[in-house]
Amino acid sequence: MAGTGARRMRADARRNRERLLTAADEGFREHGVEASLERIAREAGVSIGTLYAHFPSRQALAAALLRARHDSLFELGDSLPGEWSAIDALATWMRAVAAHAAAYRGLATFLVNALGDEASELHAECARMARITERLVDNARGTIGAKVTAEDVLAVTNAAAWTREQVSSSQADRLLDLALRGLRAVTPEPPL
Amino acid sequence: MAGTGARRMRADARRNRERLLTAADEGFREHGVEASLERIAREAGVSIGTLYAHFPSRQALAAALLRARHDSLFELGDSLPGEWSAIDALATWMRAVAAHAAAYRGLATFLVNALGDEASELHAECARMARITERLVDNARGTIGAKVTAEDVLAVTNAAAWTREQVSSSQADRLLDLALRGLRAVTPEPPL
DNA sequence: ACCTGAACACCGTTCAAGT
DNA sequence: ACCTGAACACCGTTCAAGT
Repeated sequence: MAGTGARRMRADARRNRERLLTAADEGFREHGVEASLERIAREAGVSIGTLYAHFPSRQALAAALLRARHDSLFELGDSLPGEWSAIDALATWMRAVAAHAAAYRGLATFLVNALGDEASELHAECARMARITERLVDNARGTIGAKVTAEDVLAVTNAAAWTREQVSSSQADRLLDLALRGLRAVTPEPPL
Repeated sequence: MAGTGARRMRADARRNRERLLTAADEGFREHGVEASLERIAREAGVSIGTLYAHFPSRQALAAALLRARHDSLFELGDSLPGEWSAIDALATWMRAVAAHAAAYRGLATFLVNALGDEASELHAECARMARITERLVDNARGTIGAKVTAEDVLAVTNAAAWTREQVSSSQADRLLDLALRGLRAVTPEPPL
């Protein structure tokens, strides 16, 4: 695996990498995921060439920045099927993903693009999110409408993340609650 | 009103304005609402200074480009309360807005920002969309959940527009259908 | 009344040259 | 093994000077 950590690096390289990540987190938080890379390098006290040496693309930088967050998200997603009811597990997952994908402004769009781009350093993470969603949706079959797909659930979740970025987290929560009510199965089954 | 049309303009100015709008529509369609303005001017065969003379900001350019679309959208919105049931009127409105706000990539985000920015040349249009939404939501009171606000409906609609841009129009339609099911009142009223 | 294009302050990205 | 910074090709925006 590439860039899994700071092992076997020269001490100065290791320090530069750390500084870049700190500056990038600040930059992304302040200006969104499209923040200027030159400014991030400047803020880290490092040349722009060094930034590119460590992170060959904006996706790679974002992936490194999100690694810890992704790890705990996946841990949650894998643990959910055991706990609560299937519908509560799904709801918890959707809320967690929506909160995660709004960590930086523009991140929801960034992640959706990564899911559709196999070359992106974030593609594997996005695919994993999709797989976990599929499992939780399958588990909730019968409780949720028969015509609801995992893609529907992922789309709603990403849309909620976008709402969180653009409007507010409380509005995003309301959107998710609304969607969850729509997800539940009713009889007779209405057309979707 | 500023920039209401092509009246009382010198013939060359009028022609340049038209060329700029054509090039901008192409540029926005191809590269989204953040397309390069210099490229648009170049494509229109006009200097970048001329673009700024006609359209002092990207918002102004977008507003001019969307004027016809907005006019017919508002016409629809004002005519809806007379026709169909209140809930169908609301659903029709939501679908129309979601389709409109996805005319160019990035437009949903652009419009949400304009709603929150009184200085934007698109602010009045966005506020008008919000007012029409409020009226239709009020009309549908009793059919939709008592705790559902016009802001909820607008948020869902914008989120669907974003989904349309980012994923597909069919996925956006499914999101809207899901949300509409969630909007409908049920007894006993569940907490939102 | 309108247009031009240089000017300024920024970008992303690459790559030879250094240590 | 890693870093630097110049180089290139772009941007958005303004404004003096032209017609």
